[in-house]
Amino acid sequence: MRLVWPPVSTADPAQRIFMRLSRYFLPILREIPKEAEIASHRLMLRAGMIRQEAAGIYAFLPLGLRVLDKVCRIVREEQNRSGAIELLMPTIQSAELWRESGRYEAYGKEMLRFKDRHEREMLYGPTNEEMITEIFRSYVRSYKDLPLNLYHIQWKFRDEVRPRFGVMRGREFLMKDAYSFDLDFEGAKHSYNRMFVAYLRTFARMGLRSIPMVAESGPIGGNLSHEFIILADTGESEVFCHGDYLTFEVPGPDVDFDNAKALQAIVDKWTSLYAATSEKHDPSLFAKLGPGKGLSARGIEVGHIFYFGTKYSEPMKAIVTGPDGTDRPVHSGSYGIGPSRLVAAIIEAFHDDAGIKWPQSVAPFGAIILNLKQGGADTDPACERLYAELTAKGVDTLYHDLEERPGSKFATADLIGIPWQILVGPRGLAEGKVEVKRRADGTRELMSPADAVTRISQGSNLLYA
RNA sequence: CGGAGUGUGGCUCAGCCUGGUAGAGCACCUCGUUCGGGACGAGGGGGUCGCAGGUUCAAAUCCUGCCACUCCGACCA
Repeated sequence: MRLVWPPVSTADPAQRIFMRLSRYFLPILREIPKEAEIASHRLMLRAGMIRQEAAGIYAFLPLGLRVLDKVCRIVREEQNRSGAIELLMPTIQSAELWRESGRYEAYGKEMLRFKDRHEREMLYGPTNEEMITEIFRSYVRSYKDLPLNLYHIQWKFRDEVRPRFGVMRGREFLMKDAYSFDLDFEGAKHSYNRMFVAYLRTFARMGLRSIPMVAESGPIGGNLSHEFIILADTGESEVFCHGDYLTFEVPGPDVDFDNAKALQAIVDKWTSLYAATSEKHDPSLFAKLGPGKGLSARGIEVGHIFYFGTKYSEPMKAIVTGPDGTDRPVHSGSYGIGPSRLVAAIIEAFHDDAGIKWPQSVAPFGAIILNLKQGGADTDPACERLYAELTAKGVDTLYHDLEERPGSKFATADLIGIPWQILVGPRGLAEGKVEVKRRADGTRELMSPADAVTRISQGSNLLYA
């Protein structure tokens, strides 16, 4: 069961037809569903991205899936770049495994437990430390196979007492979880730093400014841990940090993840200033930051990294032989990012009253063509041509070809938040022009269709930055 | 898990208190007029009122039980 699909390139002619709105499945809601309290939940429902199937359990509809795929793609690329290796573990696990670590009893009612037909105790995985440790210990015996960082992107289930805020706080959620294995603390620290830097890059590529904050290690245990918080005015919790974090440079794509010293320098810099969630907040320290330097804002947790040492390797006997010939349990950490939650977090960071304003890199489509006079002798061919040319340039393009009034098309385009809108109407075409509107700032510009293609194809290719 | 609510057409809701055989707006279908910021007119389709009992001549409405969902609090990626 492959649950996350790579994004489909619309450059593939076989896919083109599905990007006409008349053949697509985009169930827009004009009225606001009453249960949705926060902006992202409201907008995801209205934009036809998700459908609630049970409390805290959602189906991703086509538009939502496209965004989720793009988020996962960035996560993957940055995990891979940092040296982590992807695999895929199952959603269902056996209780036996969890008894080994002692967490079967400890985890509580958040874990969904059930029995199969043979009365074997099973569970729907809330996380995978036990399983990855089991896999590791089955194959790895020598320090020569280290370091190792294995990750997967898989659905998890935590039976929250009170799910809310749509996919932001669902019971079923998609999670990237990585698990590192090293011979000693020094190695583990390097692995931790790899993830730390990969996370900075991952969120930055989604247009988000993330700030690492010292975190409680929580039920998973350990003593080296950071939460990655992104700032959004409508964020769930209050956070406090030094304002200079907003000016820190995010490591570029050329960062050398094998250079432990260089990585440590980056991590040191990004942990040098005050940054705390409200639980860890110390007002007296915060007050000492100096005039104008203390930043109090709203934030959303989008990632969490832990070092937990030998917490699982010891009870579960994940042992390797060191260079000196002695056996020892490996040092591990785990590193989570919630892609489904990120989709909502990105919306919290980028929206206005009219709808979503997707950052280029995760937008479900790069551009939308609005035919303001469907069936028009001049507008129809102009739209078809734009559509073909943009698609040929690799821009994911949605063609709004329904028989709707212009006002309705504008509203839909604004709602679903496609970064570039191309307005094709008789008025502009009379002068050989179309209007290009940027959703992010609302700016519009009249230009020839050829210039529009150039402008958009150049401005849309930020995914691989 | 404590507290508070809500279930009526695809969506938002009225009707329930004071029982009498189900409504509005939006959406949908047809026709016409419209057409650069969610048009207008006419006609039409669609609901065993969450489920199960009970009271009654009669239940969306009153009573009991169950289920689902939402909000506040404690808890979490």
